[in-house]
Amino acid sequence: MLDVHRLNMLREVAQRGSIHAAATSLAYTPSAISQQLSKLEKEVSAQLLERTGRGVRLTEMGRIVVDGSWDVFASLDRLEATIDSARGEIHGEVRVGAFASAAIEIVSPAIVRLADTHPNVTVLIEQLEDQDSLVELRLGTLDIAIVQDFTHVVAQPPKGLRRRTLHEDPMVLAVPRSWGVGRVDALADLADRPWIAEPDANPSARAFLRVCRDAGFEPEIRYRTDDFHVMEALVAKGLGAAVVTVMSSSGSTDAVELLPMPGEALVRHVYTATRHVEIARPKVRVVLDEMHRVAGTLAERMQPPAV
Amino acid sequence: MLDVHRLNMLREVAQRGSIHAAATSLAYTPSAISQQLSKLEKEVSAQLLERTGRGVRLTEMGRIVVDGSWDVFASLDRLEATIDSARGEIHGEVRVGAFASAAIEIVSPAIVRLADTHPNVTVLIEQLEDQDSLVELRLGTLDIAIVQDFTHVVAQPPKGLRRRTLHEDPMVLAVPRSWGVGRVDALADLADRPWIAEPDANPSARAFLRVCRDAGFEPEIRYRTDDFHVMEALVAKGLGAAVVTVMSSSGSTDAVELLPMPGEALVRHVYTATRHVEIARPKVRVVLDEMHRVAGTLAERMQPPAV
DNA sequence: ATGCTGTGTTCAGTTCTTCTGAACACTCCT
DNA sequence: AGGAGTGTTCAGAAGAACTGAACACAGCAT
Repeated sequence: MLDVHRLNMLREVAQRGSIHAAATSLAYTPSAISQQLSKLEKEVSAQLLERTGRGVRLTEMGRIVVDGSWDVFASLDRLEATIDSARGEIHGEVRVGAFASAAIEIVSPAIVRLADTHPNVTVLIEQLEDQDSLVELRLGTLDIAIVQDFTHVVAQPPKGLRRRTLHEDPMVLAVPRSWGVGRVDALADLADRPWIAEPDANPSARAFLRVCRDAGFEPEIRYRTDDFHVMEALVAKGLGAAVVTVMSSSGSTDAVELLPMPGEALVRHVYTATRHVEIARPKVRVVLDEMHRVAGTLAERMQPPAV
Repeated sequence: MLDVHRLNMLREVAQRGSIHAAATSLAYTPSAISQQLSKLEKEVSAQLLERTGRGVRLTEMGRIVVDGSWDVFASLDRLEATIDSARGEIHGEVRVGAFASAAIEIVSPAIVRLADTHPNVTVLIEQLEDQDSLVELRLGTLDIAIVQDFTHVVAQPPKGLRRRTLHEDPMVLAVPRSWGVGRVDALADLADRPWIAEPDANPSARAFLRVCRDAGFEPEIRYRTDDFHVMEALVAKGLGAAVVTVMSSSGSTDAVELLPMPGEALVRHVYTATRHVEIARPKVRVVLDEMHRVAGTLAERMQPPAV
């Protein structure tokens, strides 16, 4: 019978692309992984990895084995979920991956409420950007991922995962009141203005660039930060305009004017993702439900600016 | 993540009914099983077995775990099958469980032919009676089981297994020619005669008893043997009549008269059983096909006696 | 009752597997 | 050419699993 532990190692290598990465993720040395995988190759009597310059690549057979092993892990997952829900008492660790603002606005409040309702459930937050947390989710390192997705950025539907919308977050223009813009009919009206944006790797920055290009200009991005509070402060100082979400804009200063986005609405979809079976696991379900409840109150508190 | 090896131990205990039996089957000491299972109980944080006099019994939770673990083993099986068929070359061990006469008449000839066509496939025969070999099949100790089933003995359909008919073997009366019976219109005509039968545990013996009772008498069984050749010799000596299959009757002596069964036909269904996925595994498929080919020639060679 | 045979458990000690750490080989990039 | 990044190999250390003997207990015989 194939060794499941070794299959897991292979899967990690396949997902993360290198033995080193798999090793650090599993808290082993690369040496251990390498040795176990060559044992797996003996079990299968076929080569699974081949060296390719700096790094390794799955062979045809390697891919077959990894593809087939998802089922194995899924059924193990299912079994654990069954056991969990049969045991009745709800306790244990739930690992949640979230991007920065979701961790603050959604996960933290949920944890506070859970401390009362389910004191035996502990939540571990891991701050990760979107696609990363989906990988972790699939590998079982996370139980829940909070992911964002912009209307203009196509995201492949997560295979083998279940998603549930947390929040639809319209994006708005944050303009220094000192500019005295008043209203914006077309984004191109601000083409010559300086902008403040997130780092390019960030999905919201990519979505921003996209709308600007659709509007026919390349924004001059003068400052970059991934902290929304900093961004807001920069706008308040009149250093540039920014596209922000309603959720992230504190609205604490008058120096910033929030205006609706002209043209096609740009919306940030925030949703939770879990492996298929995980919703059957009480401790996961409890955390998930609590986060969705928090998201519900968020939607009420935050209204987009009137037109 | 649950340890699959330990799950397998639990499954063995569940199927075989005792830790001792599981241990011998897995080639461990009971001590090893006991220790591993208590670790599994810690993993699950619930009791899985409870002592009951001499022996153990699954708890409610134990049953849940075992039930859920079938899926895990099935997906592992499927993975192995995929790997096997991807590797191309057909080789390895195939473990076949068969009852005595099937081992002789079907498995052995198949092995002979396979030695030519697929020299790298080795077949291991294990002689087992019906229900036993189905258990082994489910547990993965066997790859193929040859099982018999009599029209009068209800066998529950094997869950999770795939069956394929090898041979329909009509049963006939073997009567000493010295009795000068000629023909038998009703089984009850032989009610006062002595009988030779297999041991009671044997399914064919149970089927035999059944037809006699249906015919309105309790047969006086004077000799018991599970060797058909011995049985035939006893009949030849005039010591009793017997109900035998066409396949097992050698027809080598004139002292035995073979007569069709009066009344409702009694047929021995012989079929192969495999786990669902196993047919996808080339080495298993090859052996299976060869046995069915042999069974086909058997049917031609052996004709039931004319009426 | 009393031993006997069958169960399963516990504990200490051995055995085997797996992991680490250092040395090496190699590729890519500067 | 050197440096930083890969993955591999080997010896030895750490850890997990298994054995064997002693024990506990139930059922069944005498």
